[in-house]
Amino acid sequence: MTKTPRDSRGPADYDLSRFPAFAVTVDVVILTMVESVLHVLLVQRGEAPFKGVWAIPGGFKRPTESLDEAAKRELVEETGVDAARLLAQFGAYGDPGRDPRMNVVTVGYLAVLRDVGSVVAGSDAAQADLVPVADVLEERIDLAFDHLMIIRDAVERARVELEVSGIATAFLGPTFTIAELRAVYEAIWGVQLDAANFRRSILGEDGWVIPVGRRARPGSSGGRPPELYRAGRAWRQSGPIHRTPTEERN
Amino acid sequence: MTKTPRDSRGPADYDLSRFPAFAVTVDVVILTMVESVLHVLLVQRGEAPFKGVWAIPGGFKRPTESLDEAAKRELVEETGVDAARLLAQFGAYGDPGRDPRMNVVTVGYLAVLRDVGSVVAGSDAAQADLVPVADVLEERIDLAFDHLMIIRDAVERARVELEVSGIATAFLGPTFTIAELRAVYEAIWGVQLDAANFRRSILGEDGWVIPVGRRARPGSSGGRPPELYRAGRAWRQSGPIHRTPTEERN
DNA sequence: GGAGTTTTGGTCATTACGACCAATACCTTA
DNA sequence: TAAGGTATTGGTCGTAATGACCAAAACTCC
Repeated sequence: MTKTPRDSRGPADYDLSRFPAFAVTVDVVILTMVESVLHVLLVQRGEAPFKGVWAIPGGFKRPTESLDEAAKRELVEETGVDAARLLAQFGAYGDPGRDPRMNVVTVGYLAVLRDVGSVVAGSDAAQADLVPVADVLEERIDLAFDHLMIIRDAVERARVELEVSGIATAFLGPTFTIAELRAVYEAIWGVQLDAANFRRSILGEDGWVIPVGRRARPGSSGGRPPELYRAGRAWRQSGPIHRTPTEERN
Repeated sequence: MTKTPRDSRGPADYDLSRFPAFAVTVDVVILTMVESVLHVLLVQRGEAPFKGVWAIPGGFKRPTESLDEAAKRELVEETGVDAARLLAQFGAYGDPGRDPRMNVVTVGYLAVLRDVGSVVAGSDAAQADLVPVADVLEERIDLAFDHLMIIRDAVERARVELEVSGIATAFLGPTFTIAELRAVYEAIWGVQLDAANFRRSILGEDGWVIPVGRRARPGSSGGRPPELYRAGRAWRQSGPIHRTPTEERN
């Protein structure tokens, strides 16, 4: 906290009115994969300021809940999905002018979901949509407040998290193919990975993926039907694939 | 932001009193190196609650400043050192009961200083001291509020930052020896690194350290006087030394 | 001058990894 | 049913990275 003996303000006076009051909100950047392209969930604001402008979902923190609980609640309210496992805080934002109405400090959370499409469709009142993050990062879409910066930080956090934790499988269903897993890495890092080498890295050490015995149906373009796997227990330690400064694609 | 169309509360009503008010503080975890041991700067609280208990320095954010500016200001007020370059936000904390007086959300910042010793000595009013982080992490020292958790997160952040950024040279002076640089890695990661291999990794690619032409005086235990170096330009990209899961020491 | 300590340089085996090629297995179309 | 296409799967190989270990160099202290 909070108050040190050297602070210039008065001594033991705990009158809240003597200290600046802030509204604290929680904003959730929801990332998901649609056809091997990284998407972010945006909602269209229904009121001023920034009425009609796209924004990331969020809401006020309640005094009786923690920040994590607030983020989890907002996620459920927005998508109906209870994905508490994949919810990481990545930053706080409190620039003086970021909200024209009042002093607001917001805490950004990153959530990774699979197949959020149907959930979004069921979302009634809000105009919600999944848009490619590339459209956001390259500023083809206007965002409210400082949400562009927030999404930038969230995506960067996702890139790092992909390397050090098991965030990759969170984008996928309970069973998946090696190619689907590789598509996650390629989409988030913006690189092209060799299919054979990627496979070797994943299967080389065991604990990452476990063959489930079945085969998936090949895509519409034919090809050999791939083996199906499920996530192993090693994902929460550290990721199996690491970025290299070379072979950049994007 | 803040407010989405699906939020359950009322529509365009921007009366601040309708939303829960929080105090927002900034707490700074100041890490430094004392004789190859990682230390954290703590202050002894002069008022209730937690009067006389050790805590990390911090203070209230002002509505006219950003979070980064608040952290920088607190750092200057506490240590007199203007080390704005090495100041990274690592987390926000807002559990309901974390401050018994009122609703406080705090944002944690990590600051890395070199040779903060004299600065601390000059700090008058506050009882300030540098304590080994090991004493804190192993709970040999009681801390106020949730500051133990905050320091835990800060140290973990420092460990990661050491790998991906040039945080290492921030612990050292303008010129340093390879052994001093290695000591930083060994202290923060709690590992033992081979001196020869470390040297090769640092000097192998250029851009990390630049020989300054002079030699340092050997330590009290004698030995060959080491070459002096200064930090190169490559440190802000990514770190030269990476952790390996093996050879753990601590 | 010798012992001790630290830096600095060298060798070597192992591993990791990217580039590339080829075989396999299935679908689609003719 | 046969041929072509596509994606998966397996293999080889050269290079880079790295850890273990040894030894020489340089200086201080006794």
